[in-house]
Amino acid sequence: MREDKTCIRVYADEHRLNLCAEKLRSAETMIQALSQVLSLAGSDTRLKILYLLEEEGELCVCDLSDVLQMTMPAVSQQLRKLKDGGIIQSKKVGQTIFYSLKQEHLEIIKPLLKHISNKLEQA
Amino acid sequence: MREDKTCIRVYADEHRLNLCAEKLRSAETMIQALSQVLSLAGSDTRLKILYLLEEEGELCVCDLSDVLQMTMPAVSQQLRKLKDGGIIQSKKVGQTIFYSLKQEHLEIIKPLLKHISNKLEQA
DNA sequence: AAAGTATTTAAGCAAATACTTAAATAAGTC
DNA sequence: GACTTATTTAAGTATTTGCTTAAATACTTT
Repeated sequence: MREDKTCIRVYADEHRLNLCAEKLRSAETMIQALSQVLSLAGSDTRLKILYLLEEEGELCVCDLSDVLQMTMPAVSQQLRKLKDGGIIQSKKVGQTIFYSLKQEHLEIIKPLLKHISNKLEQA
Repeated sequence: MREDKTCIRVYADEHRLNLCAEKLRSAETMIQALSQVLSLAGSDTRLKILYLLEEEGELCVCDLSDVLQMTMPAVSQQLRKLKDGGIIQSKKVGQTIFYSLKQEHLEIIKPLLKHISNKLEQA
């Protein structure tokens, strides 16, 4: 049961709020996992990277640095976050490292990128 | 055309990179708008709020503060961001303000919340 | 109009973020 | 083995974020 009630208004439905707290508890792990993915996609730079990877299949740090007009360390650091978050994967070929979208969170990411291309077609 | 090339490797495909830059330019506005929505959804607290609003239809600050076990100012500030971002809307009834999901970005938000409930059913 | 309730606003602060520049790895070439 | 290329790591910094507490606003009830 909930404690420390801050809501003391007359029409507060105690029972309903308890159910809400219950729902929240069981969804908490899922919500945390999802919010982590969304916060990674929720950056201008990183969403651009994901968009480009979707369009091109795979790109190296050097390519991305060039297209995004950003320094390589700046790009590399964003790629690292995306990789740590399981959203992209890397493949080393000689001294070049190619990044691509990873299956793991594609179910979330794909529709978001689809949304961009859809809007583009409409325009 | 692109300037300030940082990528000087032999196998860089100049033409392909130019096309990438072009694609990016035309998608830029869309990407910015989407990343802003995702960054709002990409917070544990705010995603919980959105989840609760989806489940319950509408809730007041007091309810949310209670369920989330957070102070009212903390909740209020997050609600403000979501409202500024066009993700939720408010309705004033007496001295109580009810928040609910707004149509504007539902196309993006709904599938994300659906993803949570889907995963819940699986478990 | 005085008191209480629901919410917001404001100011402050610790932590997180997204770059920067410089140095370190690691692989391929001469 | 020295040199270049592709990338990462590290350290520093300005900005943003998400809370805190205290005060202000707005509506209701008495």
